[in-house]
Amino acid sequence: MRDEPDFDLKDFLPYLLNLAAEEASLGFQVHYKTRYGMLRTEWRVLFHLGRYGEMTAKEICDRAQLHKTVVSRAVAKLEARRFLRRREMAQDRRAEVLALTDQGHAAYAELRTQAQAYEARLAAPFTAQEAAALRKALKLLAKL
Amino acid sequence: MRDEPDFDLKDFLPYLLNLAAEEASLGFQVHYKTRYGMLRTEWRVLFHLGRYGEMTAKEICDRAQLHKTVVSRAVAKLEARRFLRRREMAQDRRAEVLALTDQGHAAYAELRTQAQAYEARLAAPFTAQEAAALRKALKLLAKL
DNA sequence: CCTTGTTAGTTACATTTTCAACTATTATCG
DNA sequence: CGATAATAGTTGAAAATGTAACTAACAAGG
Repeated sequence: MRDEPDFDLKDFLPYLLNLAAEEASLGFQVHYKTRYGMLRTEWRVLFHLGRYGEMTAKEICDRAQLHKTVVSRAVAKLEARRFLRRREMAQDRRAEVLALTDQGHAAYAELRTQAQAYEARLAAPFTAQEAAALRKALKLLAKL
Repeated sequence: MRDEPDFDLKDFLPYLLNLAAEEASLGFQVHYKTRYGMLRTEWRVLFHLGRYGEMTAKEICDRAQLHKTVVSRAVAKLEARRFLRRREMAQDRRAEVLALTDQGHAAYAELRTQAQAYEARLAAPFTAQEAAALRKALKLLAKL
């Protein structure tokens, strides 16, 4: 049985995307993990609240493409570490508005700064046009 | 405390890469998961052996950027399903050469065909130049 | 109102992944 | 040679993730 030669794993997009994503995640992980003991899902929640302001867990789920159980646990952990507070909504007592505490804002500010620096490092090998094209392609693939 | 406005999560490369990678993985997962009950790590091992021929677990670790425990478990599962055989190396009795069985080759051939079809679907929205640029950028980011 | 259906969020359980420790074998160097 | 280090691979426990079932509150139609 002869295997077709014209298929290289190294050009297979899902594979390449995974490798690139893992490598990129790893480099940034250092900051939120070693400094704050956070998980990827936790900083995503933190970033959403820090960048886009108060919102409910449901809104985070929709915007961040995270499952509600993930968000539920991330919120619980961030709350335990005093990075956010919950406020019950008067109109709908099922939902809670989540808001960063001062400590949460401080952590966000620090991580955002490092994120920007890391982003710059990642984008350094590309021209502005190349980086823009890359982001556009990734957004398309991510169905954003 | 005013948050800097010039940072958008939606343009942060690690975030975009993760979303795109998850989306791309999900679409292909259907094939190896529903048809063969495989995990992502298992088809990676299968693909490496199918595409590049016999090799040891160590070589797969290095080439596929997978941890040895992951490979060890994937190999055990693929062996249990008769997709591969182990052969002890005479020169070094610690290592084992892994080779696909006929069944393994058949599974590889089918999955490879579907991978090619899926790849074509993913690349469809791009011109040949765009797709090439994307792959090149991803390889750079993945440090390949 | 009151049954039925939907939604926000949590909890429990199974599956995966990760990390550290372990065995067996080979390599190195005094 | 013989002790020590390094390497291939496995195993067990802990952490994380995904799936499904659950609670509590709201919505809507009879």
